[in-house]
Amino acid sequence: MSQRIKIKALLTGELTGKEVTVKGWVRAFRQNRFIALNDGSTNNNIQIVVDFENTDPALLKRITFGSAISVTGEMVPSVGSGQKVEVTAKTIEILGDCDPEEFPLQPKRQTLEFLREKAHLRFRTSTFGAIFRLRNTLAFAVHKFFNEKGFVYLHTPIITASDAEGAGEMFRVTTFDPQKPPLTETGEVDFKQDFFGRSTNLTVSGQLEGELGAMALSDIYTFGPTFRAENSNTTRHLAEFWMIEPEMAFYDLNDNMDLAEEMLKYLIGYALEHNREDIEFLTQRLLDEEKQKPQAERSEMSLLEKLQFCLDNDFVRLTYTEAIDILKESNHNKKKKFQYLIEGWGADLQSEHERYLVEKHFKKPVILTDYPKDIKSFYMRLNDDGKTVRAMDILFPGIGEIIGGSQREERYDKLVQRMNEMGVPTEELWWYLDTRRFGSCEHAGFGLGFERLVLFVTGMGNIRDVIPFPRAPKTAEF
RNA sequence: UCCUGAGUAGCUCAGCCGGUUAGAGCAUCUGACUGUUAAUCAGAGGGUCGCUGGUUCGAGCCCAGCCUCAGGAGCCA
Repeated sequence: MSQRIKIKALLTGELTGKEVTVKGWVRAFRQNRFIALNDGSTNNNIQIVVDFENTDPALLKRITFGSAISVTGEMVPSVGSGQKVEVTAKTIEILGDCDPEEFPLQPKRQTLEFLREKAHLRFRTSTFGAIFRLRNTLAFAVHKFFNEKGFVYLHTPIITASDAEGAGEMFRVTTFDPQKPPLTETGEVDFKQDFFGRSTNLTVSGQLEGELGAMALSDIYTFGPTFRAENSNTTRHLAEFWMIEPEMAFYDLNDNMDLAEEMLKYLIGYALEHNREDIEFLTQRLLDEEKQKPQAERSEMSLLEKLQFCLDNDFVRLTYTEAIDILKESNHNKKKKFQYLIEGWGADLQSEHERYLVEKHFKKPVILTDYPKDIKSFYMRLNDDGKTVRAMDILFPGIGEIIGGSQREERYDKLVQRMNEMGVPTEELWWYLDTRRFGSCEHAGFGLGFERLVLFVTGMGNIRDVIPFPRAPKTAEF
C-alpha cells in the first residue's frame, strides 16, 4: 500500500497520476459516489470518487458523516467543476464507524453555543479547524518573533507564593484535605504544614519574575498559562488563559510601545501569510453571518480587510489626558450618549469610552499612555508630574484592551513609597525590591492576552471559542 | 456579581387572547435517482414544552422560586 499523504499536500496536485493513500474523516457523502474527506491539515476537503456499482453495499452504508476512513486510489484531474483534483478510489477501509443516530454533529451550520457544549468534537468542524490552525500559527510566530530579536524564553513559575501583586483573585494550591486542614493553636489554617510550607496560588502574571530575568539577560519573554479566579462572565475573559509577557532592560515606554506595535503587526502578518485560506474561510463565514443583519449593523470592513488595515497603519498614540479631552468634547458625551459621562480627569475609562476612541473617533488601534497613578499598579514608573505613571494600554477594535504594559519603577525609594501607599507588603516582595538595590536600571514590559489576539485574527466574538477547552466560572468540563 | 433576553423534536426555530390530538425546515431511517458541491424527489419515525411549586374547569402560554445558556456591565489580558 502506498504511504499515507495528508490532504494539504494532495491538493497541490503534484501527485496527479500517482496512486495515493489518504486518511481522514468524512465531511459529506453525496449520491453514494462522492466523499468529501478532511484530515485537518487544511480547511479544504479532498473529493473521493467511489465506483459504487462495484463496491459492497454494506461498506457504502458505513461511509457516514464523521466516520474515519482510509482510501487508496489514483490522483486524477477532477471531472466536476468544484475542485481541481480528486481521488478515484480503488480500496476503501473503514477505520472507525460513526453512527449518525448518535453523532451529535450534523453536516450543516450549527451554532457556536451548541458546539461549545461539544468541545471534544468541535475540532471536526471547518470553523474550529481554521481557528485552531490559526492559534497554532500565532503561537509559533510569537516564539519566532522573539527568537529573531534575541529574546530569551523564560519559564516563570505557575505556582507562586506571593499574593501581593494585586492582579485579581487567585486559585489556591494546596494538598490539604478540604474537610479537615491542620489548624494553628488560634484556630487558623496552618499553612506551615502545607506542601510548600506556606500558602500558595496559581500565577496571575509572570511579570515580577520576568523582571528578575530581564535584569541579567536583557530581553526575556514568557508565554504560559495564567489564572484568574475572578467571577467574570464575558466574551473576553477566561479563568485560565495564555499570556505573553516580554520584559526588556534599558527600554523606556516609547521603546516598549514600538516593540508591542511591531510584534502585533508581525503576528498578524505572519498569520495572513501562512494561514491565508483559514482567514479567508473565516472572513466568508462572517460575511454570511452579516447578511442576516440590517445594512446599518454590518461592519465596514471584512475580517481580511481589517487585518490588512492594521498592518498598513500606524497605531494612534496619545496620553490618557488627551483621551479625556477628546471624550469630553465629543458629541457623544455632550448628547449624553455615554452611560458614564466624562466629567473630568482621574476616572478610569469604561469599555464604552475605549470603544468610542477606537471604533468611532480614530477607527484604528490606539495606544493610551500616562494614566493617573491611582488607577494603575504599584510597579509602574511615576512621571515627573507626580500624578501619572508610564503605563500603556493598546486598544483594538472589538476586543478592547489587548495589551497592558508600562515602564517599570526602577528607583528603589519611589517604588517602596508607592508600595506603602497602595498597601503592597514590601517584606513579601523583598526579592523584587532587591533588583532595585543592586544594579537597577530603566526597563519596561507588557502583557499580551494570547486569546484576545486569536479573537482578533479569527474575527470570532467569544473568547471561549478560540481556546480548545475553556475554563470559566461553572465551566470546566473536558 | 449586576442588568437584559432566551430555554418547545437530534439541530435551528414557530406556536395567536389560556381551550380539542404541539408544528415547520434541516438531520436521521426507508425507497427512488446517480458527476454531486448545503445534491434532489417521495414516504416514515421522532416531544418529561429547562426544573419545582402555584393559579385555573383547563397551562407550552399566567404567577413564584431555582437551574442553564447568550449578550451587555464590572474586574482585566
